[in-house]
Amino acid sequence: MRHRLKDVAERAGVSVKTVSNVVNGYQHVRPDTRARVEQAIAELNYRPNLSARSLRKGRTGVIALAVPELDIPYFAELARHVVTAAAEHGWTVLIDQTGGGPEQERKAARGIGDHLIDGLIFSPLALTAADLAGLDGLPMVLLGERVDHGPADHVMIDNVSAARQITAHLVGLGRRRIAAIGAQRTPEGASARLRLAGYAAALADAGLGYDERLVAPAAAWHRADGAAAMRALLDSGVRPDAVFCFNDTLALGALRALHEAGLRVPEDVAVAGFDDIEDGRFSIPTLSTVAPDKERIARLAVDLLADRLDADRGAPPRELVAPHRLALRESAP
Amino acid sequence: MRHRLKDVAERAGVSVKTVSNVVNGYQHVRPDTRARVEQAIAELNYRPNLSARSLRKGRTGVIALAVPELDIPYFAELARHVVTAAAEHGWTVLIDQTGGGPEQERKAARGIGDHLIDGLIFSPLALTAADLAGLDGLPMVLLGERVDHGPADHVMIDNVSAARQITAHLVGLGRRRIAAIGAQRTPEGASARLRLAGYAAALADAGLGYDERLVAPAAAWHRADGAAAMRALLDSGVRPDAVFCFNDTLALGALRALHEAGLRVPEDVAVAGFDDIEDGRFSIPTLSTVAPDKERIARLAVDLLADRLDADRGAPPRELVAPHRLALRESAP
DNA sequence: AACGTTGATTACAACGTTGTAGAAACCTGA
DNA sequence: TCAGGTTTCTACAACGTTGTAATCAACGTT
Repeated sequence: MRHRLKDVAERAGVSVKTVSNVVNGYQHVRPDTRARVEQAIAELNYRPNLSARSLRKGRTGVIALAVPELDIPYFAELARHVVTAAAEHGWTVLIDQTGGGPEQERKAARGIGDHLIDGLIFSPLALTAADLAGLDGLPMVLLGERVDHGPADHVMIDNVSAARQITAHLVGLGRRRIAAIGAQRTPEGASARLRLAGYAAALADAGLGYDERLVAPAAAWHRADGAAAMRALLDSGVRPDAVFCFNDTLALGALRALHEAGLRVPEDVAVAGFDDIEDGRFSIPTLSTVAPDKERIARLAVDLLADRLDADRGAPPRELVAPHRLALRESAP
Repeated sequence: MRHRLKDVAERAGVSVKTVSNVVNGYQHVRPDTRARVEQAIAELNYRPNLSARSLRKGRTGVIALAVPELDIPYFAELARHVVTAAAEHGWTVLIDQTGGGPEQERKAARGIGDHLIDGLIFSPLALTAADLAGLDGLPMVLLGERVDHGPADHVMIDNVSAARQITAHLVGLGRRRIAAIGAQRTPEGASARLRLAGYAAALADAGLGYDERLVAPAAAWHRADGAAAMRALLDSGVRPDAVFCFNDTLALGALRALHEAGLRVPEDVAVAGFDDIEDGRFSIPTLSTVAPDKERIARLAVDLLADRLDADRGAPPRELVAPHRLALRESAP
């Protein structure tokens, strides 16, 4: 049996509002009244109805984090940091796995948002700026690169410069035939485009030509896609001496394919990834990668959202860039 | 600006209830009226307020999945299956990462539950049956082993027999000094206890003695813990020729530690895990493991919850066992 | 003794939605 | 034309909570 304020009030012999005042920590309640009410609350195991409270107050104390896929470890790790940062604001975080499809993402940005949650931290894959422009209501912070100069606050890292740096590192190891894995032509592939641009820029910096045949596409960025792309590269006869994979799961797949082909990493082929997921610190060999500051990303996003909620609803959207660094390990030391 | 039924009603020149009827697909609405209302809805970009609807109807169409940690890939993979299975019931799933602490888990089972969601699929780590007994309100399905014969529906796998089978497989490979990694003495370690029991049973079946020194504890079940435990085993001078790790991330850590110690897998030491996460299909070497049928687990849990919600609230709790199989790969072929 | 001040409590309305019950409009067939 | 039935629509109340404003008691001050 669920109890209501009314039940507690009757049991304590006070008005409904007094119980509400006790529940909400209102100052002017006599100690003995407070005690009576608190006892009644305990006896009935009363807990407030969040729907009703939300209807009345317009706030639930719950925010959502919407990500495409939780089994891409980057998002899982990011989720942990968001949960931690949000806890400092007294928020509960619910995570919405969208799957990355446009329809589901639209639903995430709307459906869930309809007053069940106060705000949304959203990492979209398929949604365009136009899609998002239609969603006035819900305070939102965007993560990632998809929607540049969209209508909402935005936290990102400098993908181009990060990709350029890690590619330059491969060049610095003396590699000359550097492949890239993870290119995407679809509009969803904003990160892919930026990372490819950084890769190309680094090659140009080094006076190395851009060879179309060294660039392997990958529809999704899972391990299997990385392994398949690596195999395709090897089969095609181009002989890379290094590979820059656009995320770490691709790179782990590539490591596996190289292993199966009997090639040594890093002696024959150096491998670098992007994301710095935990797997890469234990893989064989361990993985060199770009390490975005996930904790900072999460904190910036949560703080932006807090700002939006507390104060300046109408303020112009802000774009913040979180730092990154290179984490150099065995696969490209 | 957020609009309400009232705004739509005024614009379409009908009553509030008629708009509500259109929104809810009520049959007896004249086509032209319906069209007028739908146009008004579109023009105002109206979307219903879920809090209000929930307050009125007692249902939100949202369920939650509460898990200890998303960056343990097992839970991330499970989450994907739960999201898929729930979609067939028209439910949205929000994921609550509890962190595994008793206070946070209690909050997950209550706080979120307070009418924002219709039901909960809960994988507790720290909560006892007594804790859960106090939570009458929310329909709940439990996953995992922690609370046996608790007050709620329960989906699990047969941990003892699974551990026994995979250990027996190691025995079948001719291994005689089989270590175990992941033992826990705390009350939270229910899975650990069951898997250890299965391990011991398999040793007994084979006439092998149970050697305390071959059993390594691990506080958490992350890669780092597995690597540390493996190093401790090697340092202690016991020379295992096989290791059964109580989950796959432990096993991946162990693989790494063995690699660093210059030992070959499986030639010198065979390694087996538990969970069948995607990493294990791409690690070097690939990982032999127990593969619980995650899809089935998710589906059973969702269906149990659906039953609970639709019909027999008061029915006695049910316990269902999902199947598992062995996935044999390079690390213990 | 009358007064204002402060503290403690309460009645009422409202948040946006939908179920109930009933009114209004529309048909059908005599 | 009208009775009788069916379809379409609406008024009202209620879900559980909290903000507002009002009431009441207790107090110290003139």
